[in-house]
Amino acid sequence: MPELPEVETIARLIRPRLEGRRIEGCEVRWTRTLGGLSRPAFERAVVGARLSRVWRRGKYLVADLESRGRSRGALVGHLRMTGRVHVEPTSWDPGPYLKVRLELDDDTSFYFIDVRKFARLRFTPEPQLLLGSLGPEPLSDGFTPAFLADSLRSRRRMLKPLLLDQTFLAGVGNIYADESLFRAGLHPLTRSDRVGPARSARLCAEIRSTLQEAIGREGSSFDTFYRTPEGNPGGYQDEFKVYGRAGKPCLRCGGSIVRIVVGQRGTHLCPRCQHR
DNA sequence: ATCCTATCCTGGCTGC
DNA sequence: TGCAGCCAGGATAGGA
Repeated sequence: MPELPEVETIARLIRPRLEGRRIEGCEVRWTRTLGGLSRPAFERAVVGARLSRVWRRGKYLVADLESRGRSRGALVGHLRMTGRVHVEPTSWDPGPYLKVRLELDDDTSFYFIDVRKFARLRFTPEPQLLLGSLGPEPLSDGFTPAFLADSLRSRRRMLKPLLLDQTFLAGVGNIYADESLFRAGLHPLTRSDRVGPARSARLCAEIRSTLQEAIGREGSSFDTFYRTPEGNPGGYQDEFKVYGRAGKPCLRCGGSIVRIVVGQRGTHLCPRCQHR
């Protein structure tokens, strides 16, 4: 499931292939991927535009569009669970799950692929409309121990659902929430307002280092879905301490990792290392 | 304010 | 071996 490290990896790899390119045409095979816009409206909005900058915000992949040096809005993609992105020659066969293809001016195409049809590739005249409600970037300078301590204290929610709430913190999903909580020694059911400054600081540091290390390994390919735009799996799944390890021994204490359900999400933890 | 449930989808797994 | 049925999972909306 593409979370911040996977989307960051994708952005870094496709950036040099997309920035500066002009969109010459588009092919839409599944309209709902466009998130409400009709095919003709989408085509009118993007064809002829230049991709000026490719970046990431939370789990969103963003490409700013320009026409004659003037901003023309942006493409905002979200891969949800099974979305994939490729930039390949226009002759490339994307397989049966292609949803949208953007033809570029150098005989390559941007391929937006998705098995489960949940992923979205939207055009918006103003990306802030879609990104404005997102919480802070965990890897930004503003995400400090003091900031996280204040944020946790101002809420009264369980840590796990709170970390998954994109308006609280942008980019953390199920895998990195579980891994960060384990590394911080915090139980997923702990109420946020009961986490003091010292444990907040630890959580802040562990979220950041977990995400950084995962980016260093080009993300995690736990299931068969996530691949980089080069088609390679990530490597961080080899570093998982709890995610997907139910029934296996805790690498720290030797106790058994358990899986519980919190807010409808599978949640993995070591009950001995993560106290309430 | 927070929680819970349903919705969207389909490959892959489980169990018979 | 075949097949029906269940499940995961991010975001969002609506109800409690």
